[in-house]
Amino acid sequence: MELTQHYDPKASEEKWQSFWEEQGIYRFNPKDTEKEIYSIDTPPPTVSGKMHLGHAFSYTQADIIARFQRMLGKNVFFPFGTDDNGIPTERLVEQLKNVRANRMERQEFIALCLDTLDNELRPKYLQDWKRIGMSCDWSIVYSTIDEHSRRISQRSFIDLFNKGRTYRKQAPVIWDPVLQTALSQVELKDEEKESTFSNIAFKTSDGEDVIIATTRPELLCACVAVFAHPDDARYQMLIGKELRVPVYHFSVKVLADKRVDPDKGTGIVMCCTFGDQTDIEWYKAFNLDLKVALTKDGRMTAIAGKYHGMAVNEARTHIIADMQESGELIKQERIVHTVNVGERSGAEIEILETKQWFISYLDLKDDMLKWGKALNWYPEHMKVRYEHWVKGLSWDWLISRQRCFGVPFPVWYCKDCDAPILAKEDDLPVDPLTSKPPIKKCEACGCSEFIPEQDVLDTWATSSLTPQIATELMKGTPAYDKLYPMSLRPQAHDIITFWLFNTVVKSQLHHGINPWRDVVISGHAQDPHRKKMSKSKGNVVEPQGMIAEYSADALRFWAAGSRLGDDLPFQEKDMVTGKKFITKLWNASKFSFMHLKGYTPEQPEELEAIDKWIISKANGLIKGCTYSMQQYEYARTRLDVEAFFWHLFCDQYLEIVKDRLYNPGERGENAKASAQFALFYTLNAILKLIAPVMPHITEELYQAYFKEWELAPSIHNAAWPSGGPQDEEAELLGDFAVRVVHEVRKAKAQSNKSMKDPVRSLKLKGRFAGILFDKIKDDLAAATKADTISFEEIDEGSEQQWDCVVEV
RNA sequence: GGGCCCGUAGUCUAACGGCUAUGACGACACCCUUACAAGGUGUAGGUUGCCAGUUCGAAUCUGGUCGGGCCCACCA
Repeated sequence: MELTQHYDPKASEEKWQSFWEEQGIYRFNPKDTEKEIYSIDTPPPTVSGKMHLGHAFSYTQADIIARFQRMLGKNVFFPFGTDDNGIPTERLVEQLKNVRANRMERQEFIALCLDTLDNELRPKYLQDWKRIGMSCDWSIVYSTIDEHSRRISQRSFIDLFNKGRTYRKQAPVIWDPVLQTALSQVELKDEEKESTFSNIAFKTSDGEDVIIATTRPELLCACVAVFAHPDDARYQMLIGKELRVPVYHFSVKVLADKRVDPDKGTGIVMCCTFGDQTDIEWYKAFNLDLKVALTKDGRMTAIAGKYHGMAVNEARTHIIADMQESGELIKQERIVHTVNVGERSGAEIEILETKQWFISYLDLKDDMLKWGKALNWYPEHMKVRYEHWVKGLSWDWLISRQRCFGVPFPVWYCKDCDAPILAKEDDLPVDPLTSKPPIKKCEACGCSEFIPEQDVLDTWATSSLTPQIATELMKGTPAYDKLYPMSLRPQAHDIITFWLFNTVVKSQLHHGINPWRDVVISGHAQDPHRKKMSKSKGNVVEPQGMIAEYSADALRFWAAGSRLGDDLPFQEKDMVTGKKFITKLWNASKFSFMHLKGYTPEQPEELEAIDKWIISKANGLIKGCTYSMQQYEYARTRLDVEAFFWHLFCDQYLEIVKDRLYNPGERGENAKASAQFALFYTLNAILKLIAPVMPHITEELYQAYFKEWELAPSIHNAAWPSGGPQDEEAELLGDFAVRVVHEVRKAKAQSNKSMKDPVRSLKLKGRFAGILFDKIKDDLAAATKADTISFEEIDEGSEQQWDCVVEV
């Protein structure tokens, strides 16, 4: 088939995307138990409306691997999921629909979230992923809020409960007063905020002032102790004594602890339950009292006296004014400090003691390290991040959230004795708010009234189960038993410490094995100046626009340019590089197909030396690319194919062989047939090697010509090239020819001549026999337009390797 | 403050401790060559962030330092 003058990427890409889906090119075959299965657990992206460039970068890399494994003949299990439960989705729906979850009926809000996801967000979102050419099996999709995921998530909770790994306890936790829920550390972010350091006077029993600096004077009512460093000479005499708290005039003890930094503030600090995380540590270590200063929505409680009911900031302003008046405020200083805020609400977090569910796992650190070692990390060094995280773990995993859009806890409590009653596995998924517990009477106390759990599970409690969620979609099929553990987890390096880690922990706790065999960690897409892309900086690039302008293949070509785990700055000019590569592929194929018209691919008895040369080079390329792809080094493959195709194949080989293809009358039919074979073999290999990176253009070219001989319905189901032996003699002769052509081109360029101008004479020397030179002589003459060519063999003893004298 | 990674022509990038440090974009000159001017050929452009050290030999190994990224800790 002849190719048109120009390639239209937009039309072509959309055409093949529909083709792939209609023909089921990427279908996993659950009935096939013969072929090796390759299963991929991509972390489902959070539904946020649009795919961003970081997604395009990281998921393209995963897709390249999937396509390579498929071409190796494996049965590739590559489902697609979306992470759409929990706080992020609640916030998104609140914004889109201009509603507030806590001002609506709970069931009504849940219904609104589900409806918005199903009918607006998810379908549009999935479209973006299809548009970059993800080769997922789009008939195997899941959402972390669908019934299937809810069942698995609740089953996980019940299993961990039965294994004694979950517990419910009243404990100080990180609290978001705006969202009114407990949060975990990973849901926080740092923010620089202006604040005031207030130096306030506590009094000793002798009436002396002890000045303590604080940014949170409104918490004075919850002060339970004062701490000083045991070695701090200034305060040593105070240790063990009592101090009177300003405003409230109750007394607290001065205690010694090394956590105090003598250089900060006045070097002596008040402990309130709770102002910050250190307060929790002191509370636990010194068995201090609990004084609750704040309500769940961030207002002062009754112990705050005249400030009762005020919001934190309001109370702070008032108490500072009051202390100023009473003389208890000594000094004020404006400072800028970093505070933790909720990542979704932006609210400054508080610490409140509330009843929450936890998973206990701190006793498993040694095992966690073993589990991490058992994974194959690509690149290897990413394992270190996992290990450091494990070694630094100091809190159990808080899994309850006081929100409504999430997977419900499958739990009720006995009204009398508070004993938890769990749902039966067969009944899952359940919502305790709308269904009844599986028993009539509490086994412990006989009570027959039950209170449903209102909380929902942390979103990570569900997203850490994606290997189970994905593979169990295949339950009941012959392939099911071979899917777990999965072959590969591809993801970026920022989520090693929670998503990857949590998933390993869950798989180990449930099944005693790791969830995957290999872990491939990609880097981040950065802005042109290597800075992080963020909405607030205004440096975000939208992949949709790039695809529209330069094509998905061009974007993928860019994404394949980073070494494993490395960050890659995005520059629009790199889109041009990909686009040009596509054009070059199109044109070289156009040329090749033209000369392959009517050709039946079969190896001629004797190949021309130059043809042997390009085939040998192609075999070297295939060998190298196969190795690098097996090591997940797709960038290496991209680079090698790019260089081979453009320089060796187009600039050298095609130019040299042109004459034989155009003029079989003069050069002989055999010489043409030899070139045709090499052309067929090499271009076919090039297209296949780059197909994982650029699936659309390669499909277009495959369908236009190679399909007739390869038979596979798509290049993406065709066999990865197996290559063949390399030919030392052919490489020697071909490399020599290329060097000579280069010298001739240089001579012509320097005398401002056209490349088609004739060369008067060409005097060559080389370290091989003249009989070998004869094998490339005609091709050299044609490529250089040389009238006469002479060749002389260089003696063994000479230093000289080769020589070329050109007369233009 | 801690951990891991990265730093190579104006920009992006390659390089088992060993040839004159690779290729692309951009620049310049030439060439409309029956696939491609979105092309070809050639030229210029480098103290491989900086400072030490190991080595016959360092972009590559070691230590330090500066800059960037991610994660963590601290944030009275």
